[in-house]
Amino acid sequence: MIKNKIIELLEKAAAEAQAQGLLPPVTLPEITLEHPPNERFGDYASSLPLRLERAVHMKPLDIAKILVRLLPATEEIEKVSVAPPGFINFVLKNSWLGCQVDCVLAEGSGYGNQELSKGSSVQVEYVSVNPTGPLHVGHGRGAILGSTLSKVLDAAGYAVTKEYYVNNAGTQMQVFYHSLYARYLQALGREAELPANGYQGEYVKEIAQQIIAETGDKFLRMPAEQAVAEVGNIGLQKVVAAIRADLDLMCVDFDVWFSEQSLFDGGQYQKAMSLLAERGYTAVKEGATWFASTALGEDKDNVLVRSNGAPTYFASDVAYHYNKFVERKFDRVINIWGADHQGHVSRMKAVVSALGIDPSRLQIIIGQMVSLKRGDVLVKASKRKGEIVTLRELVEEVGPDVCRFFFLSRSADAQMDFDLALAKEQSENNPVYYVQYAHARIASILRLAQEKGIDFSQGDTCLLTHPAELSLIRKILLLPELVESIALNLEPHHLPHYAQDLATSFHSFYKQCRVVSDDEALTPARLKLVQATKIVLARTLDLMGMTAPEKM
RNA sequence: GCCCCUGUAGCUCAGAGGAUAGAGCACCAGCCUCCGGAGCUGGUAGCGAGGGUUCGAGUCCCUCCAGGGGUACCA
Repeated sequence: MIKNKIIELLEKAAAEAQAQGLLPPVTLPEITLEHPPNERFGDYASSLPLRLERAVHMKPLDIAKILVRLLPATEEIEKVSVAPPGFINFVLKNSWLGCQVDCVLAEGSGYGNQELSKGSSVQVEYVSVNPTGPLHVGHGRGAILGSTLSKVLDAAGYAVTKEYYVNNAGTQMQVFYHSLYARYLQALGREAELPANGYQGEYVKEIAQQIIAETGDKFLRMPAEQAVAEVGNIGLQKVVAAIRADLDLMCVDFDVWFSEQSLFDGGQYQKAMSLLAERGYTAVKEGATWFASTALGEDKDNVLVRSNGAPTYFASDVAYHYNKFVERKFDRVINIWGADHQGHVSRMKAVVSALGIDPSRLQIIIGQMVSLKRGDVLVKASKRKGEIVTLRELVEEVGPDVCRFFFLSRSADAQMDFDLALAKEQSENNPVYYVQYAHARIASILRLAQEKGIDFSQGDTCLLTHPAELSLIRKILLLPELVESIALNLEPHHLPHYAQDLATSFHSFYKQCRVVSDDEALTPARLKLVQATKIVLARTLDLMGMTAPEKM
């Protein structure tokens, strides 16, 4: 990336200035580049002189002048200038910008890829909703976040494993199994009551009906305990399959569906607990086993194994993270959780530390609440009360592209209102269509060129000097930087904003610059730019998990 | 009470400690002899309040106000 090259040039200039005694030998800060707020300042700006001011006791403008003098001329940079109060501004050469179009065409659909990781592995765990019922709208947010982040990390060069943790072993599952069995009995005309806090949703009745349709009433003729387990197991399979199908609708997929139960069956739960105990982080109080997290600065200890001998879900999570870091040796683990798990963050990090793992290898993203509205009416989603606005319902109403774009547009930290009525109403007049329209328009231009038999492979991109052309190229050059920044900061919400910017630049270029014209030199050059834009737009949409339509 | 997140334009949201705070929607005024008008060009309007750190704060720290979430031997 040109950005990194400029940073290197600055680093060398600063080192050289120190070697020549023009700057005192202080430790240099990390050099960063910004995009200036106004294009008249150029393409990149460094505030290094301002940052050095205090350490070297010199005027920023003087520091800037010294550094600029030591910067060599390069093929990319047109001009380097000093601006008050102490910025160094870089302007890129038009000819270099033009030939970047050829670079994009050469890279094709791989454009934007980075090699940040040196082969390190990262696991992204997301959704991981208890398989006790269908996904609701709020789950969609985590799903889209995880799915998109995985794509970007992959593009940034990490070996990514996308994972869904199937909580199939806990208390909630038992409640679900008993709820399902009760519905099964009721459907067969038997007296039965839902357990306290049972799952009341209609879907439980539907699953019971399906089981009856498929296997008849055979579970009536076995002991209740066995019947609950067997009916429950069938229900579990069905719910997981339904969750999978719902996620599929939104193009959210996984490499691994990890079973919580396997942690117990495979002995990893025991290993993790033993390790914690060996390291002195467990304590027995009041008949229960606790994680002594106060020793690690937590507010309080947490129960691992209840006094009745049953492990808490927290204990499962300890084993799961032991599995992630120790057994599978992921270099980095990213968990995407809902706001209701916020309290779980610090103790999970404490556990990782207690297991002897650097807690910075565990990153947890909390997706804040999604409130549902229909018009002005707030919909309170509660799976157990059966009031669900399902994710499927939403996707079928507005489509996966609108859904993904909408969820992605807000940062994970911000709560969001999802107005179902508005989402549908806006689906014909919203940024999603604006961006996709740009792609379809490009496809249309390229079809026209093809119909006319124009071969633009030899187009001379040096001819691209119109401000609208250069502005579009500058936008195109931002994608690699975006991939890098999202991979480092885990903030994929910049993607939709970038997509809109890029589309705007393209539409503006299209208005100002006739592409297919009588000009036999300019036409192929512009067709190259159009083709490059198509590649970048399609890649951006692809990273967001959206379609890039040839026609609309 | 304690912990986490959030307060930016009428609305929905962006905003690498940097230069004159940006988009979309809405509203107003323009633009179709021409590659897709689902488009383009312009206009209106804003950092919850108060301190502090800094050469420089929407961004960091403190206090307050407002909204949401968490604070179980639930997950």
